[in-house]
Amino acid sequence: MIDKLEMFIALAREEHFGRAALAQGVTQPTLSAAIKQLEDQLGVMLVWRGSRYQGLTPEGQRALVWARQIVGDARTLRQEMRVAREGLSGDLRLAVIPTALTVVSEITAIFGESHPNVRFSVQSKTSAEILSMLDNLEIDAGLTYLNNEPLGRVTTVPLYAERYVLVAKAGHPLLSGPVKWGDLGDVPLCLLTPDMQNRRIITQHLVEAGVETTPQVEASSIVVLVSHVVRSNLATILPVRAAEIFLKGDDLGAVPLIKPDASHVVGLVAPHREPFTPVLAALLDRARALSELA
Amino acid sequence: MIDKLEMFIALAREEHFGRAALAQGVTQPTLSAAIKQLEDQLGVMLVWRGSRYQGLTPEGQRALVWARQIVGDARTLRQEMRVAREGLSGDLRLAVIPTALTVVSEITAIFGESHPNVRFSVQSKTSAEILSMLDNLEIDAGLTYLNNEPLGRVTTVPLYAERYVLVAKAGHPLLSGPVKWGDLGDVPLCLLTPDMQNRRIITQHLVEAGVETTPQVEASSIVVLVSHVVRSNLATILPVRAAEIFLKGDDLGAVPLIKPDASHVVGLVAPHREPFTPVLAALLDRARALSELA
DNA sequence: GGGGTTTGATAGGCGTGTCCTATCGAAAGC
DNA sequence: GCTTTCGATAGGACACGCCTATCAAACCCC
Repeated sequence: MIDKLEMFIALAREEHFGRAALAQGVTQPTLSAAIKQLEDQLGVMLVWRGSRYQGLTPEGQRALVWARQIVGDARTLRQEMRVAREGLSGDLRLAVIPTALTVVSEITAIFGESHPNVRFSVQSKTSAEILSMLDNLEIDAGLTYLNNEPLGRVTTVPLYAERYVLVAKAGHPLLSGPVKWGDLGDVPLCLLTPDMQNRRIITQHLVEAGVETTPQVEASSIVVLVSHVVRSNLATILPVRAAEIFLKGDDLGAVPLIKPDASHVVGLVAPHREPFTPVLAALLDRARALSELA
Repeated sequence: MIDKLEMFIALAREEHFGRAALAQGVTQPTLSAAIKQLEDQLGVMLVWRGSRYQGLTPEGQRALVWARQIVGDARTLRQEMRVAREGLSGDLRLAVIPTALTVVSEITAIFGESHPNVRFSVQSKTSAEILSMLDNLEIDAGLTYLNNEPLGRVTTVPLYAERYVLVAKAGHPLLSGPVKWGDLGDVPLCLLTPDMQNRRIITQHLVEAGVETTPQVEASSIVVLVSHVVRSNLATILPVRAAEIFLKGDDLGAVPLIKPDASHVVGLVAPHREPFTPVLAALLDRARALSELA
C-alpha cells in the first residue's frame, strides 16, 4: 500500500508514467499496475485516463494530500528508528535560495558541533521549487523567504532579515556613500532571473522608487553576478550576507541601499509533521539558537 | 507495511499475540511473523521478547505513535475516497460518558438532518476509556469532559457546562429548595463508580464542602442510579441534562446543588488529524452549531 | 496524410512474500 | 509434577509484485 502511494506521488510529480516509474526504480508496467490497483482498492479513479497522462481527478488530488502525509510519516518512522539504532546520522537534504547560500555554512557548522555524523546535501533552488520539493518529500528542509509569498503548511524558523547593498567595482562613482533605490535609473545592472524571489523583491523596490531597470545580464547564480561586476562595468544588488564573502579583496566595493531600508525575513522551512523527526528537531533547535530574530 | 503496523497496534492494545491476531483476523503465527518482519525492516526491537508478551521497548513505544498516525491516515484516506464515491455515509462510532448519553440524541438529530445516510454506533464508556479508544482508532469521536483531566492530542468542541441537581423521590425533605453540597453529610446516596470522572468530580465537591460520604450503591449506569432513587430512599446527584429525562412524571424531584454552583464543560473530542475526514468535519461542524458555549 | 515516435495498457512467466496448519519449547498455574 | 498457556518455528499452498515483450492509440513532422 505504501509503495503504491509512493508511486502515486511520483506520478503526480513527474506527470508521466515512464518517468515516474524510472524515479521509483520500477518499470512502467509495474507503475501502471500499481496505480490501477490503488484505484481499485480506493474505489475511485485517481488519474484521468487517455493515451497520455492528463492530470489527476479531483479525488486524485485529494488522495495525493493523504498519500504525501502517509508516505512522509512512514519515512519519518523509519528514519527515527534508524536514529534510535545508530544515533543522529544520515543525510539532511536542504534546498536554499541563491542569496542565502552563504548562510548554510553557519548552520552546518553549529549543527556539526553537536551531531558530527549527519551529512548535508545542499542545492540551490528558487523559493517556489523549495516549497514544491518539501511537498514532494524531495528535501528535508529549505532556506527561503518567510513572509513575502505564501508558504503553505510548514514550520518556519526565522533566521535573519535581508538588507541590501549595491555592489560595484572599486572606484565606481556610486560607492562613495549610501545609495537610494531611486538613484539606480541609469545604472547598468546584472540581477538574478525573475523566477527568483530575490529578483522580484528587488524589482518591486525599484518600481516603488519610480525606476524601471532592464538588467544587462540575468543569471540564476550570484557567482555569475559577481563575476560580471568584477570583469565588466555592471553593478549588482545583493543582500549583505550574500555579498560579504566577495568583498574580502580590494577590487569590489559595496554601499547600503536606502530609502527604503528594505528588509525581508529569511529562515528555515520544514514540513509540518507532528511529532518532529529527531534530526529535524535538532536542526530547528540549532537554527533557533542561531537566529538573530525573536 | 500498513498491515504490519495495524498488527503492531493491535498487539500493543491487546498485549497478547493470540488475541491481537484474532482481532486482526489472522492466525497467531502470521502476527508473530509480521511483528518480527517489522522489527527487521526498522532495524530495532519493538517488543520485549520472552515466552510471554512483556510490553513494548522504548523504540516500540515511539514507533507506536507513528504507527497510529500512519494507520489512522490510511483509514481516513480510504474513508474519504468512499465518501467521494457514494457521498457521506457509513458508520460513525461514538463513545460517551454516562452522564452525557442524553445529549447524543441532540447530536444525531441535527446531524441526521443534513446527512441521513450516516449511521451512528454509541457506547457508554469512562472518560479514560474514551481517550484510549480514540488513540487506538476504535472510535471516531467521543463525548466527555474537556477541562478537568488531561486529554492528549485531540480536537475538542465544547458543547455545554454540566450543572448538578440532587434527585430524590417526590416528597423527600431536601427537595423544598436548593441544597448546599455541604448539607449532604447524612443523606444516603447512590453514585457512579469511581472509575467515572463524574463520580470523581462529585467526590471532589463533597470533600471540598467538608463532607465525606460513602454511597450506599455504586453503579456505572445512571439508569441504575435512578432506579434506586425510585425504588428506595436513596438520593443521587446528576447533571441537569442527564436528570431531565427521568423527571417527566411526578414520582421524582430535583433541586439545584449550590455552594458552589459547580460547572464542568462537556464536549466532543476527536483525533487531531490534518486535514479532517469529511464525516468528522461535518460532525464537528454540526456540534459547533449546537454548542451553548463560545 | 503516412511513417516514425511516444505513451500507456496488456499478456505471460518467474520469484518472493504471505498466510495457513501443525508442532514444538518454555514458562506459568494448580 | 502435570496441565495449560503462550509464542516461535517449519513446511507447503497460494497470491502478489515485478519483469520482459508486445500492442494500440495518439502525436509529430515532413
